[in-house]
Amino acid sequence: MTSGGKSYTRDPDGLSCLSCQVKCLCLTAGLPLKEMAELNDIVRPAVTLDKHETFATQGAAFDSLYAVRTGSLKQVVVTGSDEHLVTALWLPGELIGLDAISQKVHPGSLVALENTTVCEIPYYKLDELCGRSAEVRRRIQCCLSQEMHDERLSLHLLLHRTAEVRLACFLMDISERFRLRGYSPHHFRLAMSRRDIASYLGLTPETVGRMLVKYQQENLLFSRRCEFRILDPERMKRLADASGRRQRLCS
Amino acid sequence: MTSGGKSYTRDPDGLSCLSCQVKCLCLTAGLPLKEMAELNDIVRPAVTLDKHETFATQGAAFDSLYAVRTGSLKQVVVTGSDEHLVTALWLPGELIGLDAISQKVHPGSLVALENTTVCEIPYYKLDELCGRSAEVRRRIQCCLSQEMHDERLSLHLLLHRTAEVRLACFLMDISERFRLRGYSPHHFRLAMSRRDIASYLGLTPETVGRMLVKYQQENLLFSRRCEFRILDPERMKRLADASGRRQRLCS
DNA sequence: CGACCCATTGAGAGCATTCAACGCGTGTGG
DNA sequence: CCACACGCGTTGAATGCTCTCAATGGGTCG
Repeated sequence: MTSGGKSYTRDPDGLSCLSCQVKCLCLTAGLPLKEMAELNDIVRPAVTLDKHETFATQGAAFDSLYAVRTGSLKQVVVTGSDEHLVTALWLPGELIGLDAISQKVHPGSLVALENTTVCEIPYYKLDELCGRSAEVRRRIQCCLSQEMHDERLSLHLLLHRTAEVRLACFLMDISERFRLRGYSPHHFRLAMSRRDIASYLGLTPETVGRMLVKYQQENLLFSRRCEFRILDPERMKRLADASGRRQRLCS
Repeated sequence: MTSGGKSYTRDPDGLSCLSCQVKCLCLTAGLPLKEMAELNDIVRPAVTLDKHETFATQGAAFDSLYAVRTGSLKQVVVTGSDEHLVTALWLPGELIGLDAISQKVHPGSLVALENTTVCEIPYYKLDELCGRSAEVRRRIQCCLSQEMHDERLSLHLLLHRTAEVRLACFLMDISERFRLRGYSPHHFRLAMSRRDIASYLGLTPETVGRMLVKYQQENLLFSRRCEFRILDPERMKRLADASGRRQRLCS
């Protein structure tokens, strides 16, 4: 299945960016009304995806960015040795495809974790708009720079962390992202399987399960299937912010 | 020490981009002559840094990108719990500061690993040039996108790897980067301490040392202090490309 | 020459993986 | 409508990798 081979269901009414719930977080964030309107003109009507639907295959040509309107998606990269790695997770208001601009090819498959809608932003039109608007140009560069920074820091941190702390970091990250989107930070649905979470964190599904049980025993967290409830946010945050493996002294 | 508090030695002759050894890799790569000349006009004369000199402190205001002309640098991030993390490494022709654009602040300290020269590219001038030149605009976006992609993939891979494979991945990455720069890919100097390498890879210096000894015993690599010599590139590459921990079956 | 940092080596402990087995829920086909 | 297969999640036991801690030697800089 290639990205051009299928026509997706599109929202006929094409809800505008101006009325979008997540406009404050999306590409439109902080833009003046004029630029927001121009951006709105180039955004195509939202695409509807079913749970588990792949809408861009690894290696497929890149020609659009996508903004998540509702639902969530993961990026899956298949390595040379046939490993399946989950390398990214997107929630409403987040921008998909920034890592494909350089090579003009999607570095991984994009898979909906649940029923999901995404707005398509044709890249050549966005680039043209960048030429006309310094605001939009800066906004794009900020998105790119911010995401690079966040990933660099959090992944380098994870490399030094035990499974217990890794998972806590992950959950607090998700929690914060939900909070920013106006959802409850302490009670959310995360449509990732244990296997997906494990792959994303560089652990095994068994270890992820065991850690969730441990949190439960310590009254830190309640989890069942996709439902997560952070019972003690303070202690959970302390756990996530705790330094490296064991209690090594700082040099 | 703040970034504005010290005046650095600058190359008075200000070698131009046009004659630079690494122009094919730097920001200038692939640009038409006209754009390269315009870029050259905004680049300030190269700054000379001594070994171990810090030339931007974590939290310092960001107002310029830097391109490495000769030498190498690391980024060091101090976390809330006083850990020192090495989160990036730059070689000649690479661009420093892309992760600071969004927040207008350097997320980590920039430290020269050896005697080093860097070209300063004032960001506000570059941004202005982006408005005038679609070529430069795309070039910057490509740098940002490529770096995000590379880090996302390689760090997620590292999360799943044993120390032995992690270090092999790192060395092959460095090797490839030297090769692209016209240096020997099999015999290079890497001015990072064992501690720096360990921090970068999420390991301990002891483990890094033990793995280097192991490579040595297997006639894969010779290393002494900063000198690295890859004796069996083929096997080293196979080791780096080997899948996750142990020989787990692919699902 | 001495202090200090870095690199190396050894021993022991701890943590995450591997492998195996089981229960559960879902979706499919009879 | 039910039986069944399948994938997912859970639990247990054992292996082994990497960390921690400690001690030593070598290099560098004052």
